[in-house]
Amino acid sequence: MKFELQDFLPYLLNQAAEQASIGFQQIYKRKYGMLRTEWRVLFHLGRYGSLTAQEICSRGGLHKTKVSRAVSALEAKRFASRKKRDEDRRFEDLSLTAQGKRVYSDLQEQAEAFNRELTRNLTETEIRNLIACLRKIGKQSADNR
Amino acid sequence: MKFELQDFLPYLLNQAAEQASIGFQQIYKRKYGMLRTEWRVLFHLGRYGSLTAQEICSRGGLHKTKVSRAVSALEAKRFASRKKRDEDRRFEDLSLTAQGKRVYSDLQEQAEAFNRELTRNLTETEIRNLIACLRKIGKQSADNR
DNA sequence: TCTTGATAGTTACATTTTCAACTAATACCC
DNA sequence: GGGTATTAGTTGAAAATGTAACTATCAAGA
Repeated sequence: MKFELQDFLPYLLNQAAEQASIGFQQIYKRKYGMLRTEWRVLFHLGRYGSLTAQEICSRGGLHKTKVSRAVSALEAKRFASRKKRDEDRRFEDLSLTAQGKRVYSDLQEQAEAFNRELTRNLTETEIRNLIACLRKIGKQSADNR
Repeated sequence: MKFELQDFLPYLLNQAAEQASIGFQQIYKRKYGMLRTEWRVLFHLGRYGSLTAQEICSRGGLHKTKVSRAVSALEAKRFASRKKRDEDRRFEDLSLTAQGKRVYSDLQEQAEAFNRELTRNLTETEIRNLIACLRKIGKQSADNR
């Protein structure tokens, strides 16, 4: 059997991810001038409440420099704030400001709508299987991020 | 139902794609010093023979500046060569050199192995469904790339 | 207490990517 | 033919990312 680029998973995944990301990027970029990493961090904070940068890194599979810069950017936009922990001043607890929460709430709705749109042509079963597969593949091998 | 980042497709796709790309990147980067876009272009040429930059753009969903630079890099490595078309000198037909073909053949085998590894935990049915879904999602809306 | 080593996060610098403007070649149409 | 619009591909500057070295804080043991 001849090798088909169209069956090569890293390629397909990349295409699909690109397509999906670009679509949603329009929304948070145009509306709030945010970058992808900023959006990701905002979503983590919106969904899970207060987190440290480190926790966002491991949960989101993001490198710490990316998170560091995203947090600074979110802080500059007054969407997030940080507070050093008293017990261990290396940690910073990050959380959304009132404004940040409003942005999260808005984007979260848009995300759901976008997600529905993206899966419009797929059946329930297909979607469940897709998600399960993506989770398996996306599991990070324990590395430094 | 509460919104779950873990069910949000752009997020999942990105995680999975990242994971898959990073893994395969090790191979072509370490062995041939190639970047992701270079590898993609090389694979298109290896798989489909002679193509113009424009064709690679539309087939691969890549921006023309990326392709332009990747082609230059592949040319510098003597993996690819170009030839302006006589009928219309705006077009350049790109193809692999003998060395480029050897590299393709090597990487293509590695890609197949990597692909198998990536789907190790998935059944045949799951894989088929996954691929079908990714293709649907990845279809580019007709834009400039 | 002092040294060594870890960990959270930042910063500087190099590499890549993106965006927009550009050249060159052709097509269209008066 | 001559002007205008398109298309293929390139280039330069700005933005984003990755890598590695850095600071600051704490832990643990001599």
